[in-house]
Amino acid sequence: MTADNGDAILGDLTLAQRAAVTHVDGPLLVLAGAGSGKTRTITRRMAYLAAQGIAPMNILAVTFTNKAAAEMRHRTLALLAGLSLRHGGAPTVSTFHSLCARLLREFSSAIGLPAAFGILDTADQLKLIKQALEKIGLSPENFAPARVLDKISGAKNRLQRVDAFAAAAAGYFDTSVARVYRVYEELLGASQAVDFDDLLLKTALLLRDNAEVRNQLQGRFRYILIDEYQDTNHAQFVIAHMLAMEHENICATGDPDQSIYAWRGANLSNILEFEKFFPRAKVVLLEQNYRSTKTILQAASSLISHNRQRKHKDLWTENTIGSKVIHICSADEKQEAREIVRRLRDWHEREGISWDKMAVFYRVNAISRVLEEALMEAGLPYQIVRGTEFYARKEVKDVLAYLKLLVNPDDTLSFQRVINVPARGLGGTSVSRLADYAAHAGISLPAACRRAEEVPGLTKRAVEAFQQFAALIDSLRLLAIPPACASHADRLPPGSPEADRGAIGTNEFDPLYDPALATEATACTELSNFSADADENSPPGPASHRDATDQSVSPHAGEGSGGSRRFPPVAAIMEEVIHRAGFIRESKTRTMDEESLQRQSNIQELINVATEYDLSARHAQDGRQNPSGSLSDYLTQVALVSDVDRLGEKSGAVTLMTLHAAKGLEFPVVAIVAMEEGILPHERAIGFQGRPQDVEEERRLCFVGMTRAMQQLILSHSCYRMIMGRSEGRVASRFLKEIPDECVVRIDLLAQERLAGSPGYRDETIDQARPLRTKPASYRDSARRSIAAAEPASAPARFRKGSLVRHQKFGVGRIAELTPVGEKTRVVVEFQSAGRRSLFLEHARLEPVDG
DNA sequence: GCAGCCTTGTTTTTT
DNA sequence: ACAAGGCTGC
Repeated sequence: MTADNGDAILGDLTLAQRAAVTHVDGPLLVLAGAGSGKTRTITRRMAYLAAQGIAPMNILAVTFTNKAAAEMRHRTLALLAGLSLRHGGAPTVSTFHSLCARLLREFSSAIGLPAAFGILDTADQLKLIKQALEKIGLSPENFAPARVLDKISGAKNRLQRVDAFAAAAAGYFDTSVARVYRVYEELLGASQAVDFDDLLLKTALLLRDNAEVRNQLQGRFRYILIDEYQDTNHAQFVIAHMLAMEHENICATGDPDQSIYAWRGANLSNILEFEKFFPRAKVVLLEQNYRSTKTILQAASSLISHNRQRKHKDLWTENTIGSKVIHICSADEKQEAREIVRRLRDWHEREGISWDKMAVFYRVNAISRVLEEALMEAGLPYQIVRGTEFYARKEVKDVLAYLKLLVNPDDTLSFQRVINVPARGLGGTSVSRLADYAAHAGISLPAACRRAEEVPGLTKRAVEAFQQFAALIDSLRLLAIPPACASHADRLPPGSPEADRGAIGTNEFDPLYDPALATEATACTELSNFSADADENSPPGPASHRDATDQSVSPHAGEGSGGSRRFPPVAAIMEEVIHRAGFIRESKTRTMDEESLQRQSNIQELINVATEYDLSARHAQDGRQNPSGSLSDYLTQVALVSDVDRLGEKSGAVTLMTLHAAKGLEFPVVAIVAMEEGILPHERAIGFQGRPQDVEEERRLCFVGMTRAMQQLILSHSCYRMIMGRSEGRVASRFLKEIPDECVVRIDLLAQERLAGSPGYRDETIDQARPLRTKPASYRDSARRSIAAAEPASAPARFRKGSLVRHQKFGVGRIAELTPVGEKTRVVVEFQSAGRRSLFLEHARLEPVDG
């Protein structure tokens, strides 16, 4: 390494960071506190390894989200380019799930998996569970599909397959789950599909049980970095260990205080006991925080110190003290949202802080609605991180189901989804007749569809409709996957008419990675014809894919570096599907209501995203990293997008997301709302079955949220909140009490309203956050005030179970329950007209009614 | 077979 | 409050 390179890589690093970066061989554990420059350390380390002469293509980095992977890849490549280290390929930077999907396609033949396997999302999984329950005659009432799925998912995370699970199952519920598990696996197999957990499980078992594959991959990935190690589950642990066991060049980075995924199988001992598994491990602690002000850091540190199951860690920073954490207490969720919005706007206007530097976090998605409404009302730009919701839209899933059916002819789930979408007169009766026939003949549902004329009991119309559908799919498939272009990833299964022409025999290697196969570009000429057709009939936006289409016959196409385009553009296929299947006709019906417009724009957006995919495949620099351009790869990518992946960085909008989604991000201004018992910490952690470690995870979640903030942090809670349509009295989160008073300025909007006598009262804290020594209007004070008319001292006596009371809004009712909650009293009132309400005696301003 | 109504559940968190 | 799925009547 030259001195220059050394400077560029190490120059501005701290000693601890430098120690992590320059540790080349042998296991390394980097315990990186929040905001301690972890990503920077990792990217520098990759550059450093390259500077030591290690080929980048022998480096594997695994992150938690695709977005993090993309960013890390980008930063690393930029570093390597700056150091003229771009030879030796690029490192593989990926999420566990994407990596596994890729490896499973590459080694599919080794484990008897069809190369074109589909990946189920959670909704699909639940459908399959329901089908399995029905098949064995268990009612979904007694066996909540979500709970069953949870069990199965947990088993898979522990690498427990059906037989092992069944053997270990004790009790009626678990033995029943075992039966469901078995049928569920059969259904998956019949659909040539895997679920999320299978990606990890099958890869882990492949690596564990197949020495040849393991050796090959150990040779390929000689240096391994795994980020967010505290959130890895057992399957991921096994994958990491199998890959690393020969060279032991494994670098795990993470922070036990930020472990927030135990509920989905993450195993904290993976990181806590790293040194047990790798006794030679070097451990580096990164404790200096570069992100947050002293105040924010102190608040967060105090909070997390309340966890008992914890290795002590001292975060410190050289940053300024900054302003106090603001704690807002408001009357209800509407006031809370308005107040947050008001403050955000204020910072924007006074300090010129751009919208995309602000974020609002919440524990559960349901909270986002009221915030959205307030932001919309105020006219502020915002983006909500709920990316999967787009792919969960009906119309989007419908179009994708067609595409899946093209790639995977046995995809029963997709077939069931679209057989009557758009409507072609094939309802439940006809489909179940088809299903009976399929079961009897031992073939898949789509396969049976081809032979509709043999199915007993079908009407002539139904037979024709099935046949037409089969013909439609076949012809679309021919366009989407021209036989001459068929690589194994998109290849048809044996038996279909096209398969024999284009197939290449069994494959030990994925041709996607094989430059020799990447030279067939010109074979796809029929595609250009096809695209020209599509253009003529195309609805708005026909230009979108023309560019990409040209690429298929351009001279660059066959250049063999893996960036070649051997496949028809996905966007073009999609447009053809939309057209030929009749989605267009459906939306052309005159009734242009809001909903159908929205659906149209969603479909357009889907096409746009596909176009981006086509372009990125075209610009691919490395065949192992980038999408190959195949439809199959596209569907894989779509199946594995996460919420945060769709987050726009320079969006110019306030970002709304869950606390879980916030991991790994940072914003100058952060607000965490709904900090109430039952929400944060969540009811599931403190309620009936909650365990102490669950509360600790909630506390870590809160800690993660707080440490995202760089300059300003707002925490808020409301005294009432609409929950599932009912207004409920709320108690401030215990976490608020775990933050030292001197870090916080409290703003009690209820007290202010009463003190100022007008709702428009404006407090000065908005620009001079100052600590309040005394609690400003404690709950008891405000309680007194609110029921002042009714003798403060003996007030509760006037409200007993059974007394009649009057409420300003709800009218007259009778008290059904009285329970003390902290300093307050919760009262449940059965109102004559407004129904049953839960209120706080101290806030509800109830008046006694005589008689 | 399908449209519209009514019931029901839904709220953790996500790859 | 809201969505999705089930049921009833055409």
